Amino acid sequence: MKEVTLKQIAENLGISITTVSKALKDYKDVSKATKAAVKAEAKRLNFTPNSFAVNLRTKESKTVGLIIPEVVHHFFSSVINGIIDKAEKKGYLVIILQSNESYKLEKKQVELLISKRVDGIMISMANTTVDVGHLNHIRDLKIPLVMFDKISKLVACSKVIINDRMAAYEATKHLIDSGCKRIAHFRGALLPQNSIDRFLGYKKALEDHGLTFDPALVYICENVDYDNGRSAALQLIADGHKIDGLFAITDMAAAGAITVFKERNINVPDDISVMGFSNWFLSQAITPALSTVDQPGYEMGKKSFKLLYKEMRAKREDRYLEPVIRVLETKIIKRQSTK
Amino acid sequence: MKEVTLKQIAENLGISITTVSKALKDYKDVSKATKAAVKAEAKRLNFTPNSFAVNLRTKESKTVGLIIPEVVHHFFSSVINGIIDKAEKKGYLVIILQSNESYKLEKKQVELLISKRVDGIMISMANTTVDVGHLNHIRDLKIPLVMFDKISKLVACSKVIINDRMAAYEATKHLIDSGCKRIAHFRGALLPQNSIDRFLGYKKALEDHGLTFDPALVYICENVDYDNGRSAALQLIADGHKIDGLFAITDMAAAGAITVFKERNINVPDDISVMGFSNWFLSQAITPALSTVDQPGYEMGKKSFKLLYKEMRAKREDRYLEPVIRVLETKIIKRQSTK
DNA sequence: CTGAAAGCGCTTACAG
DNA sequence: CTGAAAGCGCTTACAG
Repeated sequence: MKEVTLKQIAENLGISITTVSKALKDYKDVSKATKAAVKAEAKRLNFTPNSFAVNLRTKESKTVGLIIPEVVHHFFSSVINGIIDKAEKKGYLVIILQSNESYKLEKKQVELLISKRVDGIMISMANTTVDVGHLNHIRDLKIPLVMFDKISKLVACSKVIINDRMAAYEATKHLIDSGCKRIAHFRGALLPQNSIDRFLGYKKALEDHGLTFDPALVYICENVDYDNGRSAALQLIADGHKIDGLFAITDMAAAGAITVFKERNINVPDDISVMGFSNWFLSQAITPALSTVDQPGYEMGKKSFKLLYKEMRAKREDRYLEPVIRVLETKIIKRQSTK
Repeated sequence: MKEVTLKQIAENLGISITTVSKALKDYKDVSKATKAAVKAEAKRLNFTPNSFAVNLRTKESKTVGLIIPEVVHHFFSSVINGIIDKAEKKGYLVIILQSNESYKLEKKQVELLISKRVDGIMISMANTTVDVGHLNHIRDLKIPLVMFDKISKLVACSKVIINDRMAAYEATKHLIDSGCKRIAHFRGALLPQNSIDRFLGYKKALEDHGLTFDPALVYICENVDYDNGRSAALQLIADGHKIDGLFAITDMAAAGAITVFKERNINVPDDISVMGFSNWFLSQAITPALSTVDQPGYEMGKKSFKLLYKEMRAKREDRYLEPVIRVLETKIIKRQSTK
């Protein structure tokens, strides 16, 4: 089966390729009759323009690249969802790459997307990324770029984030308001900004409400997952700390802790209130249902693509666009794990 | 900043574009000296071939399309993970589209991918897809196609699946082996093949082990989610059925049921044993931890891309490849919700 | 070993 | 209103 081309249609109708091309794109300087004939023939032959040729001519591929640390992750898959929904509506396709939290891989993927000449790039940084030269390279090439969630202040581009510090502050305050006096924190690794910010929010909330911050009550959950939450909870108990509240950096870590508490006959929330972070579907399915902070992944994806779209349009029209930073709202979801 | 092209390099070195192109691709009929000079200059200028032009010439984009019903879904995001990992290793990028379980959208997306001229397409069908004309259209155009998980027998292409019927049979048998005599089933909608297959496996297991199949014990969970599981469990209780085992079509539905049982002081597994399906991370985080069937999503993704890759290579070499069907192993994961 | 030329399939400025 | 021509940036069969 031969591919149908403009040439094919032109020959069939005995007119020029130019006219066919113009007719299909509804140029005003083509007669109604010709347009009708061309369109009919195109339809008959089931013609679709060769996108490779179109790309080459227009220097656009209507394709954007997305780099995220992990695909199998409730928050990030929600972001993906928001991005591809929005992108499709605007006629864009999305290429997804996964850095697996590796700086090296992320850097390679950026170069790959550049060489593929995508129209724009969206990225959430790997935890291990410290140098941002590869991201500034994108900017140097004038390729539209938007960062979300895991961002760097050292890259001058538009960003979509939540206020981790404030959200963590509110989460901790929720525990304090419900009567907790001695609140532990399961934090993430030392490097990632959101791990730092959530920790700082926790600390600030204690201080603002007359509770003493005790570094001994802060445990590190390297991978912020269920097993980390379990281990940290076991350690907390082994260390003999008496607490009445726990703020965990993720719902998974909180779920791990709750399981341990139940095994040890520690009642949640009567003995210890537990707060998670993210509002994964997991949080409503465990017992007691987990109070948490809702992190709007889908919204973040949509917003990110929207900003990227604006930048791509500005580039096409040769306008300069000042980078903006959008901070999305989070909110406390009260369930049964807190009083 | 001007784009660097072959022409640029050729002019700088005072040789022809042809030679530059050949030198960069290590053609043997170019002198060592020339090659070295060209490569040095290309590196100096940070040259990357314009992929649009390369696509147009080679008629390949090194890009494949993936259509799935849902992105925010543990199983499917695992599949995505497997696919993009494998694809990247082979030098392919993956465009991801989400049909949202809509036949109309799925059809549109297929056409979109065709018009984008991706090198191959991978798809897991929407539940509402009954007509497969759009999929056969892909085959007609000789575009490599692989289906996985949600497949149709009416499309002659390679497929990667699990044996849903057998897996459900084993899950039900696990309940029977542990002493259950009266086992309910929360099934999915009536249409999707895997919903049918899991139901049939359940039924067969009962019959093979001398238990009578009672249609009254089968409840439908339209969206196979947590809330459906809750509702079905409430209905089951309201209907006054005395059961000692439950096999739910998904972990989420099982989790919903378990929550209801706990609320009603029905002990799991002492009063009712519960079996899920999929082995989402959720299943280890709830209490009691859920026994389930492990469904190898990552593996399925990897395998699917592998088959697609073979087909793409065969197409390039103008060979015909007989479609194959790979059935991946599932296994029972015993946790605390069964005896 | 090197290069002129054709061509992939489009788009668009320009002439008539 | 129509079309010849140039060109996007590459690849490759062919000639020398």
